Amino acid sequence: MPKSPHSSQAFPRPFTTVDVVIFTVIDDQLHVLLVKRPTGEAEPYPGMWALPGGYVDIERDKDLEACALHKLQEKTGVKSPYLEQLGSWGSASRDPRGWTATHVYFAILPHAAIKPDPDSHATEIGWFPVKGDGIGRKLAFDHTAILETAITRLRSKAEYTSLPAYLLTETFTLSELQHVFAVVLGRPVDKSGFRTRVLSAGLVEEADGVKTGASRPAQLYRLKSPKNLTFFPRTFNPRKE
Amino acid sequence: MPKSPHSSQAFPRPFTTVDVVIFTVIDDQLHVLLVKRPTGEAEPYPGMWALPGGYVDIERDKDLEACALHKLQEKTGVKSPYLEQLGSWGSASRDPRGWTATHVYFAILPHAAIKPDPDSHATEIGWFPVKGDGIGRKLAFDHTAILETAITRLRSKAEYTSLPAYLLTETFTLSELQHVFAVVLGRPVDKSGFRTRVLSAGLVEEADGVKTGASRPAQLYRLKSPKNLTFFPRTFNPRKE
DNA sequence: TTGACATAGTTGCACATAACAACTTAGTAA
DNA sequence: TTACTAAGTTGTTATGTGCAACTATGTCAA
Repeated sequence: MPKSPHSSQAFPRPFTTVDVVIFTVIDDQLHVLLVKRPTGEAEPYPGMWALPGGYVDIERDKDLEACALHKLQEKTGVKSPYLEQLGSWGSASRDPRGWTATHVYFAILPHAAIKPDPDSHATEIGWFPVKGDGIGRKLAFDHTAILETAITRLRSKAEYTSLPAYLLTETFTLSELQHVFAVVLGRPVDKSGFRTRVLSAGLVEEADGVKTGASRPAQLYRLKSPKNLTFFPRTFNPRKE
Repeated sequence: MPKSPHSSQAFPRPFTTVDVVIFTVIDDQLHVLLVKRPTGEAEPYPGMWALPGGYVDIERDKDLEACALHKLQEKTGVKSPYLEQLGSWGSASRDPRGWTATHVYFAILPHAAIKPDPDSHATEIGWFPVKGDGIGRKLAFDHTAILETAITRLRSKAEYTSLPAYLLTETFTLSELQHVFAVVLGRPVDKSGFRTRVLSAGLVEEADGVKTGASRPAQLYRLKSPKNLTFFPRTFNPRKE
């Protein structure tokens, strides 16, 4: 916290920004949203893809999370996704314009919910499939490393929390839930074990109705506590490598 | 990241600070280091206890972690402790002097290693025992909440990583290791289970020598990879509550 | 109407590991 | 030499997961 004898205004401050890593599942694959950097003269990393974000507006944003939510809504139209702080990155070298610190959030949401704000199509946006620990492309600033951290965090939390459930709409079948876990984890998940763990962890409760298709109808479920993550007591790992 | 048409200097920036939550074990109890706020006229929260920290100095600090290390060394004299980013807190209201964002780190270190820098005794410092999820005292700024988050994170990581090992000096006995785990977790830890887990996780390796006392001498061990946390495959929980 | 198909959902066994408790070992000190 | 203390080991039990085979219940085409 601020030291005493300084007049707070006295010395130069870093720039403060917020970036958001936005994940969704499209066509059975994890995707992340990126925006194209402008190509102006004084712009750093012109034309490169970057995480959506920008300066904190101390007039508009009452706190960091509000700022992240604003940026998220701008790009996706979604107002209340799962949003969690990922960390912060700050250094003299990460932006050629000077010392900056960025506060990074990550959000995950169902693809069906996305409707980008038509007013804010100034910048080009794109969804990129996640392969391995990145997207196989160098991003602007230190965003390659930030994205890698986000992917690691997402995968890691999928091992022991209900996180991937936020990739689905309000009601879903257990098979759909199992499927998004498998997509995020990047490996198959055993049906029987998954069901018993999910049910005994109290992660979901039955919803009215079933989902019909070309086979046996499936019971619909919803998250029991949609506001918070639910934790599993143990992880599910394949027995042999 | 910075948006395009703005000249970066154009609009007002938040203050940027770094705070550090420093944990150690003294007398079989977890303690946290706090500093007393100055009592000047224009000072916020005069005389209250707060986490050590201060403004980022963009001349001196090449990045956020360097800034945190500097503040840590100032208060404890320790140069390379276990240091991890906890998160960031930023809002218009957390400091009466204006919009600030703080990047918070947490460090844990052996009590024996602490020798506060004699040059920087300007501010009064104190070690406070952690009881439950705090220290039973209201802190300056939003530091009460930040400390609570740090304690939760520390406890949580003690369930499945080698984190508490950094409370000990380089070599230690398995009983000492078990003891710091029990102190951090706030509950007894089974001896036999602890030993097999620690050894099979490859957390430690034998060091030369034994620790003698009034009973059977104990083998000394050291961390196998002191630079990184080691993860346990599972948690250790008591069977019945 | 019926039988093939597909996916939902269940059951049962094998195996690994953790919790618990009782035990043995190896030193000190009176 | 014996009591004491803490280190370190062993064995038993309970639990839960991985795996695989099985049953249930719908659609759809012949």
